[in-house]
Amino acid sequence: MPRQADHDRRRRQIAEAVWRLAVGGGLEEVTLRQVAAEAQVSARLLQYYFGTRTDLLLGALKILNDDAEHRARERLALLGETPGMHAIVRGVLLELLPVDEERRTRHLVYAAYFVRFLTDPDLAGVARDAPRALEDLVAGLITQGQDTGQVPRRVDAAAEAAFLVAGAEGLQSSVLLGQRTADEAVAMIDHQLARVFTPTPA
Amino acid sequence: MPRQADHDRRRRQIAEAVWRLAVGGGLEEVTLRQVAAEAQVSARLLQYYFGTRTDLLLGALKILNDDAEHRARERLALLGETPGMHAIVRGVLLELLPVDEERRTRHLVYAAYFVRFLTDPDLAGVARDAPRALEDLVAGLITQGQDTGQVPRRVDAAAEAAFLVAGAEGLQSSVLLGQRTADEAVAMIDHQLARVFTPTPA
DNA sequence: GCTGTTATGGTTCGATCGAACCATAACAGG
DNA sequence: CCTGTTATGGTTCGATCGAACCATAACAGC
Repeated sequence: MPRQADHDRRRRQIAEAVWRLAVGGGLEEVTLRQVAAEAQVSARLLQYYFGTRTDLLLGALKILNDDAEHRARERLALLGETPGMHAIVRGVLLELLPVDEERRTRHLVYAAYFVRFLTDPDLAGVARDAPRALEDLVAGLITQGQDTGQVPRRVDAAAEAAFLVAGAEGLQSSVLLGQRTADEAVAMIDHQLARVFTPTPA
Repeated sequence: MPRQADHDRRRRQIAEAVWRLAVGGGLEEVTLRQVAAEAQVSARLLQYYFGTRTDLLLGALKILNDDAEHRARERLALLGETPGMHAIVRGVLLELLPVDEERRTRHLVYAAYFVRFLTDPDLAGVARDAPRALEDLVAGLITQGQDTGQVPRRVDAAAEAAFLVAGAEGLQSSVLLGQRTADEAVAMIDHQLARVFTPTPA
């Protein structure tokens, strides 16, 4: 049945198999044969759609990354018309937590790739910018919060933003490792946000 | 030259080779042959000292873990006779940051094992308790700080301790990924500690 | 000074890996 | 309807993997 193949769909189907295997046992388990079996296609198709194994690893990560951005925007849009800084910051930080199966898988896949990011420039290029961008975004929102009196002037917006993001990432690890539930992590984020977003007198 | 072999030394020599390879390319690179070459011993010796590859991975992690605890205690002892809560908490949190080559390697090795912790009970057993123990330790120190007037009564010791640990772990990731320097991360920890450890009036 | 255990090197085997190669049905465009 | 590209399955090859096996020097204890 050629010529009517949906390339994007096929690539996604294969990429998802890569994710599942990576989550289950690290990149070591992501072998061409295993991916083929998991995606229920022939090994030949992996070569056709992605090329070499290195390309497959890179391609599957790219799709994961594009997904992350796309879904995050969707969810943030769901916050309503004029969400308020507090709610937006909360939404951004929740993207970093494994609060549902989608985000759990995503962060676990990133974890499986982690050490590779340090040595493989191609992989690093895909996932490099996100964390810094998040910090800047949060910092901007906190600054806006200061201008509208929701955040005290005395807080250092950049420092607080960076530590909130770092805290969310640390909580992510602890949830993935089963040391606390996602709900507990969310509650801890809210606790910190309540500290930062304090209606200031004057 | 038998009978005068120092088993602990040999095992450490091999474990360090495992760490280097894991840091360089993940557990995928930790093959018996590569470890043998890196440690400059024959593959046969790996079997002799560790057994199967699974055992090797587990054994190398155990040694890493024991090292972590031992070295942390050493460094905390170096703080002096009566360090004060603030200094101890700072020391504990700095153990989580890649501030030197030793700790950088350690945390990268943990990162390489990460996804395995979720599915392999043996591996999980080795590294499971540490984070919770750290949180409790920090929480206790903050509570003591409250009793001695170094920390305001209004802070939630447990919540703040957990978030400090989470923040340190998030900063760890960002330093490993080269998004900021270890010094910057330390400065951010100090910024947060200054907020918590505020001499309280009355 | 034998003897048995300890520490080590080397080799081999079946399995699996990534990648290249071979084949061919199904459709598109002329 | 014919033809060439597209999408796919299957097979094969050399390399490498983990693990078992074979060998043996060096020392310890008697």
